[in-house]
Amino acid sequence: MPPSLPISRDSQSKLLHILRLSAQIFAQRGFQRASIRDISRATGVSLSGLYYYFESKQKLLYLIQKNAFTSILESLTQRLQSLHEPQARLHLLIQNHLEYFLAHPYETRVLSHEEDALDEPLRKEIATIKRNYYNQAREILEQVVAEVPGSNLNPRLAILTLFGMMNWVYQWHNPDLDPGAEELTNVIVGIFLHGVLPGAPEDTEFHMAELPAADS
Amino acid sequence: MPPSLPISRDSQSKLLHILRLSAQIFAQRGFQRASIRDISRATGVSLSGLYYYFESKQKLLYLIQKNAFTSILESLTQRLQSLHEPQARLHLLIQNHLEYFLAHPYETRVLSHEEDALDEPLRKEIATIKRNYYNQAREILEQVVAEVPGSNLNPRLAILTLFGMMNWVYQWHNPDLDPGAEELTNVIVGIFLHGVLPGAPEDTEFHMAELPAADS
Amino acid sequence: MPPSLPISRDSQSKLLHILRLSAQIFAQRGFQRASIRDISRATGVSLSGLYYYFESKQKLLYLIQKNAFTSILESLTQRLQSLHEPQARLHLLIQNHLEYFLAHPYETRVLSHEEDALDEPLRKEIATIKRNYYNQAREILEQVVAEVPGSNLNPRLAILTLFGMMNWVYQWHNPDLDPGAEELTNVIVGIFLHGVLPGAPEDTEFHMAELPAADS
Amino acid sequence: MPPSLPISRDSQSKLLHILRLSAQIFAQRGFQRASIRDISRATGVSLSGLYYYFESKQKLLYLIQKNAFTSILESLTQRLQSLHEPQARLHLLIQNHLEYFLAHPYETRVLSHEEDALDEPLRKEIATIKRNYYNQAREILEQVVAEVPGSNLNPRLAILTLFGMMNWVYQWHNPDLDPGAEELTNVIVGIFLHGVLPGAPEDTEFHMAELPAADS
DNA sequence: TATGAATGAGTGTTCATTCAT
DNA sequence: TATGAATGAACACTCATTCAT
Repeated sequence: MPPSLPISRDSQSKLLHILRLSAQIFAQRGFQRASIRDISRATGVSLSGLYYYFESKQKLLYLIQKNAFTSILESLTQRLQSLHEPQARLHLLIQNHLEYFLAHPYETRVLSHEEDALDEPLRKEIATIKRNYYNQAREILEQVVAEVPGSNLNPRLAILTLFGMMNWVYQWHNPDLDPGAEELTNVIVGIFLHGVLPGAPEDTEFHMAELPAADS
Repeated sequence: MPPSLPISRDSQSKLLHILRLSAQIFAQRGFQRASIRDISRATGVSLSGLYYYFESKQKLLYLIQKNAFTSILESLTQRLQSLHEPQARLHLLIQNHLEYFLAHPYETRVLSHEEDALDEPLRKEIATIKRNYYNQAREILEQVVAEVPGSNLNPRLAILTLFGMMNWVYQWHNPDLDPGAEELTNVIVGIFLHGVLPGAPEDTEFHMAELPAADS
Repeated sequence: MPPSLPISRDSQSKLLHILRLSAQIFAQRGFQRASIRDISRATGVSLSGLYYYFESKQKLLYLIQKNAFTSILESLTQRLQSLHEPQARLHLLIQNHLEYFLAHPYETRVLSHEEDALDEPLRKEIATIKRNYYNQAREILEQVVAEVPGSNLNPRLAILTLFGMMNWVYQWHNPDLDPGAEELTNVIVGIFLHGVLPGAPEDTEFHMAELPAADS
Repeated sequence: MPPSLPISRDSQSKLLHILRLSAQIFAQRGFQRASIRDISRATGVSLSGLYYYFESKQKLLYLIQKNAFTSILESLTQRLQSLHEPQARLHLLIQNHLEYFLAHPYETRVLSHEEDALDEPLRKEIATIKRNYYNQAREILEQVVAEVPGSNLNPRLAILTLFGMMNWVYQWHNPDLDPGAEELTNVIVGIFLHGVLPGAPEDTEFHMAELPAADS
């Protein structure tokens, strides 16, 4: 997390300040569209001065993404320590995720949207952290499902679907309109565990044959 | 002084060919990163020759997105005509969506990922079509929920969550590994309607107070 | 020699014009110091317009050097065809070299001075042509020496010394002051073959022991 | 307000260390290409720290060149004091030159290759030293020639040709392959005084009329 | 003596777009 | 319909140098 060169306390906190503003700019304009000049303007640091804090635009993006993921993972790990009940752990995973997302909307957008903007080898580094997170989530889910006798759930599809619900939030969440992390967590946990319909699922299943097919 | 959209049959089909290849390039490299030169290379049409078919890079993106949405909406509208049962209509919505997504992965990515790459006024035009689609989906959902007495579901959150599940698919779906549209539809419909757990939801609800809070 | 893209007669001759002016600028300011903007100014072609004719500054230097060498080598090969007497061939080699040097002082300076400014793999390509030329020169020299019975001359040292005499010319030759190619050739041929002293060499040799040594 | 040249013993020797490493870097990458950062890295001295030892990159180059020339000239002057025979003095000039060149290949390259990298007025200062050296060499040569009755040698051309032979050495000398200073001196003295051919020169002269002309 | 932090000027290069043909 | 030739604006990045400490 510290830049390759500087060590001082001031320098560190200035870097963090730059990362924060850069995340905002990348979120608003997109990584490719945003120019280092934009960041220079926003931070008040001269164009060349920025390069004292990061070696390249790519590396800047990398630092933002790594910082964000580390933040989420550390908080999750710490909070999970005291929880052992499977459903409680799943609830926490979702809540932790959404709390970060709603508290850091810019970093979130960069995380969710600019995954592919990184070139190798930085891309792989981030992918590794991500996979780590994904595996942890999947384990938690599998323990929830393990309690249900006779479930034939595909855990890969289930967890990716869950991530879809959560990660898409950055595309639509309006803080003036939509609920905060706590209530949003309850909604998503509710849908993920029990769906929007209560009661027996058996008689609501449809089969392709009954549906009209697309033309092409 | 070429027309904004060319008229001859040949010209039309060549435009479609260009749109297809452009979608692929935009999907693979991202809109900003991809250059018209990339498209020239891929299509074999000279750099300046391309401008006969579209007026600007923005307009090219617009054409791709509009074509894709139109395609999805037309197919949906047509297929819905013969279906009146609410849950069947919802199932069809999801299936129609996923069928297009898996059949046109490049266009899908451009649709989901390059929403904000358009500037006004083109952005607003696409947003209008999108809102149209969203409203239709929401109506279908509300009819499903209306059948359930005493549901306190927030339909905005529910439908956006559903779109999250579906739209995120382009980020992870691997045709060699993951099921096709039909089965995927069943999985998502299943989770959305009934969740990953069967049975009574009441006793599985958690409350924030029991969960550890994040540090910062 | 033609650029990768353009083919037309006009384009070709414009490229040659650019190469000529670029050689002058590289000669006067040095390759690294000279900027593409300098070349844009000198040629009247816009900064970006230049990149239609060459792909990079490196490639521009490469084109200049390759053109120059090709020119020298072609002229040499052609003129050597009708000459078979060894000394006459050596004389021609030197004259051909000097004629080009005095007629194209800018290209010459770029050739002699900017050898190492090229990066691989272009550097190697030029080196190959140069080695070709060097080998031809060495063969010619060896045939001259072969006629002398009992010569113990090191041909590598001899030919490199000869190239030293010739290639250094660009560092000092003043057209207002110094003789032209013909006379200069005679001088260099004279010194190289017979030295600045006439008569018997035997009694003028010195041995280290008689000379004072340097301090460090 | 550091002095233009530092005074302490330590400082002096550190400056010399910096000059040595800088010469190497300038030799290997070329003056313009080499950055002060390269020198900082090589010396371990911080970027700004270097500016205590020299005021600018130009001045650094100047110091290297001046040091080198002073070294050559001082050694030459001292060693010439005890020698009075003209040919012996010429031999010594060449040997002194080559000994320095082979012992200090980096400084040599900077001397021979980066002549024009200096801007005025530093350029003129070095040029003055150089002219000094050149004049001394020319005087020595003229005394050699004065002993030969009836010589019509152009001394300017002769001495510049000699410098060509010597100065070009840095372009090709390979310590693993080529002889050391002593033998190299003998070879160059031999060629310069007597040429590569022994015996009477009169009948080996060629005239332009007999040679084929170049095309353009 | 020495350095971390900063900067203005400049670099080579790319890009979407144009226009005469 | 199509293209070769051209351009202005912008971009990421590097550089020699400075200055407070």
